[in-house]
Amino acid sequence: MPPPLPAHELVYRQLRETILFGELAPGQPVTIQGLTAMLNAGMTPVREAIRRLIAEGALVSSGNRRVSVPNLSVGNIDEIIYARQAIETELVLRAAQRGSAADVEDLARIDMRLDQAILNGNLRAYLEENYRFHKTLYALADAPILSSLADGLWLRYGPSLRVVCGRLGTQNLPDRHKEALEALRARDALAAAEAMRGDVIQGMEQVRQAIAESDPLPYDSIDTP
Amino acid sequence: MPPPLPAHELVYRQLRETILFGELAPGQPVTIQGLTAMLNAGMTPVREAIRRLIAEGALVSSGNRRVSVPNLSVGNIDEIIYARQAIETELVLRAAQRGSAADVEDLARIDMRLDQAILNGNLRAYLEENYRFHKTLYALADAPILSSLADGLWLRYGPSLRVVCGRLGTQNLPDRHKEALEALRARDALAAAEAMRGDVIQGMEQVRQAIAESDPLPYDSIDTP
DNA sequence: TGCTGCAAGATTTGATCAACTTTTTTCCCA
DNA sequence: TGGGAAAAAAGTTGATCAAATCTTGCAGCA
Repeated sequence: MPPPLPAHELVYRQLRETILFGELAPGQPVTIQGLTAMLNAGMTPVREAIRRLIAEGALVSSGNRRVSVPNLSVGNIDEIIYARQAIETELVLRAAQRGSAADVEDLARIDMRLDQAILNGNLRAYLEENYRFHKTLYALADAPILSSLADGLWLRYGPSLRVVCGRLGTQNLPDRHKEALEALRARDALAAAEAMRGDVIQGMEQVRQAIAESDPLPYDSIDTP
Repeated sequence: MPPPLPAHELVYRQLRETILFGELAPGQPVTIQGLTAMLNAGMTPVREAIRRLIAEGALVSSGNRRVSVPNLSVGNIDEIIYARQAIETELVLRAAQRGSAADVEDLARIDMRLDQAILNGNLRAYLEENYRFHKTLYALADAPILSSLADGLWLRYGPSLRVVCGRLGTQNLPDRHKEALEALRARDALAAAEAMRGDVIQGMEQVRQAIAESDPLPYDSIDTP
């Protein structure tokens, strides 16, 4: 039997997924007692999971002792666009140099499931497969620190991404995965990196626009570091 | 009276500083019970602080339930060089566009204290003022997410930096702060950004070299994300 | 008489602690 | 050297304390 994971780890993973795929809306409060009931766990593991997610920027602590899902401002999105664009292109560059043909076909399979989710209008599946596509690609880069940075950013904009997709519908979310896959097959690292830069910017620009429209001055955006 | 900080926050800050300024060497184990005794705090606050620092990459959990200060590999350093160079130049660019003349003089004062620490051969003061210089500069950028990324990276290489400085002596650690300050005074954002890019790369290159010499294949480098 | 605002109490939630359980490591003895 | 017991450390629980929010009721005023 594989070693059983500690409760705090399980709680963390569940809560993380819940946030990542937008099960919790931006601005929504997160309480310890609420989670102990929802996941029927003790409060110590729940506390630790929440602290961990606060440290990763997935949750914010609102001064008094309230914790909630952050409402990103347009400025926050601009920061994320810059950081993703810088980090993820580097990850793709490395992945392209190291990944095997079999790895690329794994990616292609994930992208097929992604297209299927779009056709079915299955938002949750779309978000999951899109995340898996990027995550798998970055795992090939063999760069744990850069990968964890990219992962942390995903956690920050996940809830907003869900809101945007929910509004626009999965049909209207173009990506440049096919282009990246072609470049990977041709072992053209630079082209793959540029395709993903485009993918990242294109996707985030939609989030940016949706936030700019909906809420010019969000009430609890992140401000103090 | 200012609102008293919760114990877990105090423990976190103390432990963070301890790691940041290399009071704990890379590879050194960190135990809950050890910290409860050292900081005479309860174990719940200590546990939370440790989890938080693990989430930030300042500590690593070694599968079983050991926690220690990470031993960075040369590859890890390369990742950090790339990320710092990308993120911190952007922060300086923004800081240069927003900072006032008074802000620049604050920075100059910190840099003077830094020079003083070098002359005195005071390693701890050197590390603190160097950190304060960068941190103050980035605070001017008004970019909470990018700042937190830069801060998190600092936490990762802090222990290694201490080792390098201890080996080389503070005298032999050139920086390009003066050049950056001149550019800031001239309100030349691009020049300031390039000066700091040089500063970052120069500093990290020394860390990289020291690690390459001392330990070609460190035993507990970070590998799984 | 009815409505507004404030304040005290009730309730919910977070923070901490100490005891208990489980897991891992150490070390002793065959 | 290897197995197992003892010790140490991590993980978990539930209780207790403290703080913040919500509710309720009363007084004052129109």
